[in-house]
Amino acid sequence: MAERSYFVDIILPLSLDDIFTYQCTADEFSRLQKGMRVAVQFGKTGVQTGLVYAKHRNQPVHFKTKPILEVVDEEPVVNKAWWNLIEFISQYYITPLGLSVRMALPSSFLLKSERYLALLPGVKPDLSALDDDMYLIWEALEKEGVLSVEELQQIIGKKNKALRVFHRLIDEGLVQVYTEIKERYKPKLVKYLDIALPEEEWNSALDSLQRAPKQKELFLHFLNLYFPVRKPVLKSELTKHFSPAIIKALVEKRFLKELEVAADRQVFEKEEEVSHRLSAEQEAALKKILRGFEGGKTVLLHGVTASGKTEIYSRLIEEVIRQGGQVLYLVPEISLTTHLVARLKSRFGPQMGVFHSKYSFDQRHEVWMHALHGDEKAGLVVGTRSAMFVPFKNLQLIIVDEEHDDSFKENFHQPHYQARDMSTVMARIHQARLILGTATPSVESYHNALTGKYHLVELKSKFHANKKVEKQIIDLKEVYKQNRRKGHFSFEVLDAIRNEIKHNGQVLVFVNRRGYAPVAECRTCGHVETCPHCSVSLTYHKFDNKLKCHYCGYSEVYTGICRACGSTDIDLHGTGTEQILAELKEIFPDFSIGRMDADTTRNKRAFENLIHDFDSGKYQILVGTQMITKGLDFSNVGLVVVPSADQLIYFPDFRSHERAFQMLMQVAGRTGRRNRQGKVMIQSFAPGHPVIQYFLKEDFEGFMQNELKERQLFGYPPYMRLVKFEFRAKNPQVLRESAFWFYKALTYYFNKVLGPSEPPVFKIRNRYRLEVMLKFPAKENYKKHHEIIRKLVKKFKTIRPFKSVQIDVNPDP
DNA sequence: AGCACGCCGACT
DNA sequence: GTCGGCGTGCTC
Repeated sequence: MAERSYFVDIILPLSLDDIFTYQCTADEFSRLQKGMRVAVQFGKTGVQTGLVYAKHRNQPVHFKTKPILEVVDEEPVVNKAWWNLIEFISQYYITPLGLSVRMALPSSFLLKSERYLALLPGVKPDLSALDDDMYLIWEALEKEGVLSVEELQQIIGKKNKALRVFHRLIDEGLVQVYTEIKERYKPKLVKYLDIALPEEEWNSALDSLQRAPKQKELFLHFLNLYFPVRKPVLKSELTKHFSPAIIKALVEKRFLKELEVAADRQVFEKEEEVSHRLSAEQEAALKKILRGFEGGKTVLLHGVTASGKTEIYSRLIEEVIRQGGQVLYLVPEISLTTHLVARLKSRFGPQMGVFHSKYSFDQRHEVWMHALHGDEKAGLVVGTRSAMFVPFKNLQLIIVDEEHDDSFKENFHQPHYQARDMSTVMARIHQARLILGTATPSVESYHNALTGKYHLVELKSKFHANKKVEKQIIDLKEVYKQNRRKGHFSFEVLDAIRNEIKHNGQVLVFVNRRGYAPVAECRTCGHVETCPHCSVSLTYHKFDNKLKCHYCGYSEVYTGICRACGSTDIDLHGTGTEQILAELKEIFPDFSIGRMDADTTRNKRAFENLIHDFDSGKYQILVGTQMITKGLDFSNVGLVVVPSADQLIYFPDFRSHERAFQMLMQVAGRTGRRNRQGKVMIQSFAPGHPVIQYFLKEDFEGFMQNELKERQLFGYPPYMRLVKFEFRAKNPQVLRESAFWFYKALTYYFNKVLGPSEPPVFKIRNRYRLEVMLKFPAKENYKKHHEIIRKLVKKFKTIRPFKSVQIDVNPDP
């Protein structure tokens, strides 16, 4: 009997370890290929989108199979290289394959299923026997005929109750249910007009229009556009001059016919040939890069800000595209893209696609399909970390720009992949070349360069030969002692700001936090207002006079009265962008000052507007968080101010020094671009701190040597590998037991296990958290270790009392 | 991950 | 008594 059946193994984009087997018909079986989507029923209800993993004829013995509902695709939506990458990521990051698929596959590929209720013909209930809710639904059904479950939920209100009503209606045989499966992706359709007559009839058609001069005019106009190319004419071209009624008349006479064609949403025009001459140093760097490639090595391009890295990348991209290959260009989250994308667009517009979380699903879908087909339009794909999942047909080059940036690491969901690290895997899979570029290499990458694993190429001078940036450290201890300050700013800094603006320059002020004040403390009793769901203090936001939690989004109106003792003497301390902005506005009432942080850049439009406004000089001062430090290319900034470098440096994380150093370097890179000398002013209570001193001396190598020594001493990457385990549960007792169980289990196999310990924020959204950290030498085979971890995690999940505990595995945190 | 099932407290 | 909260188990 097994010989008569056909089976497909599919991956569901869910947090499940298993692969699920469905049956299908012989016809479906012959059409199915790995990587196609199928619609299946999963569980009691609910349609899921599955990806075909394998097909075979082996009847499963332990369960009965369900038939697939539908084969969605005619061809696979992913390719072999994609599977290789996904499988690697699942193993390395110890994550179920289904979750990796879910992360990698744009949601536009997931089918939308909706359940509908419909009247059964001839069925009339005893209306008096219906309760209020059922009567309401029945009434709506009689009016509309059909009702989606979503609409039903809206009528009833409560979701839980709605589902009950829904089931009762079915059980009592009053209604029928059907499910509709829809694609989420909607192609953008553009209307065209085509000729509907053979050429020899054109003249007689024209003659027949003698009495309809407008129609005749239109027909002639159409033929003028059509004739030279013999291709359908954009309808919008004709509606410019003619009313839709006239077009309709000719369509009805069957002279013309209307057609709809799917069109791309992203259409970039090439603006100009902007291939610049390379400087001698750039030319030399390019040669060195190519030499590295020939040796089969990953290239680490260490080039100071404004040394012209983009120009070098462009040369490499050009070459690959000319050979018909594809390029993946990864950039950090948000900011870089605006200026960089504009530059690349003007050069590679028609061959370029942008894959970025702020672009619509439909746009990303189109870039995906172009890359899969190897279309010319996806010769270059620029995007954030998720762009690495685009299924390239012929990838030859990967560029990871600003490789040190932490936004390449997915910290929120499993798999917690690091796109920079995975790009090396991707390069191996595709046999592609890989270049990591940055002004401030990460400790890991620099270490790889020192040990010869990467091929290091350095660019030491700025492309525009301008003077060095002047760096000044202001000792806040002295400033406070002598009271030479106003608010958070020393007199020196305020003078410098005034001076910069007097000379028509612009100023950036870098603040580490958004909001007004992260702590609202009562001066009378010391009570600090905290979030009811998380273990953090609430941040005061002046704009809407609210106290907000930056972890769960909770907010409450700020009353100015202490909840504990009723005192009105509340101290708002700590510093956020809002407060710095308010201070500056008070000190410089005549200057225009903008703010850029997560609050003011909720959407892509707001972000781009802010950048545009600052670019065009609408603001003289811009106060912002991390965002403003990352690769933005403002040409008129003569001064950058960091009111407090201390929170950057003293952060409980083994990477805090590296990050602080990088951030200071990046901040310094934001100034002194054109022909003026730029200036950076940094205020700190610890001006002698090594991070600040290395920064002052611009001693990158010195900093790295020092940092590597510390990393080795304290057992951190790149010498040790870390795996962080986070446990979350509502019940702190169960949480403690489960984390301790896991800790014990780990110590059975490993000798460096730390914890369980409370993270700085130990409660988020009413869930308590504990961490366990595992360390093992980097030179040991991680594969074996990760396999052990995978088994332990699996075991952990089978332990009954730990059912309510979530475990999150994060390698290389 | 959803979603149904089933067991408990707080209300008409 | 019922409603609705949430813990538990299952999905080819």
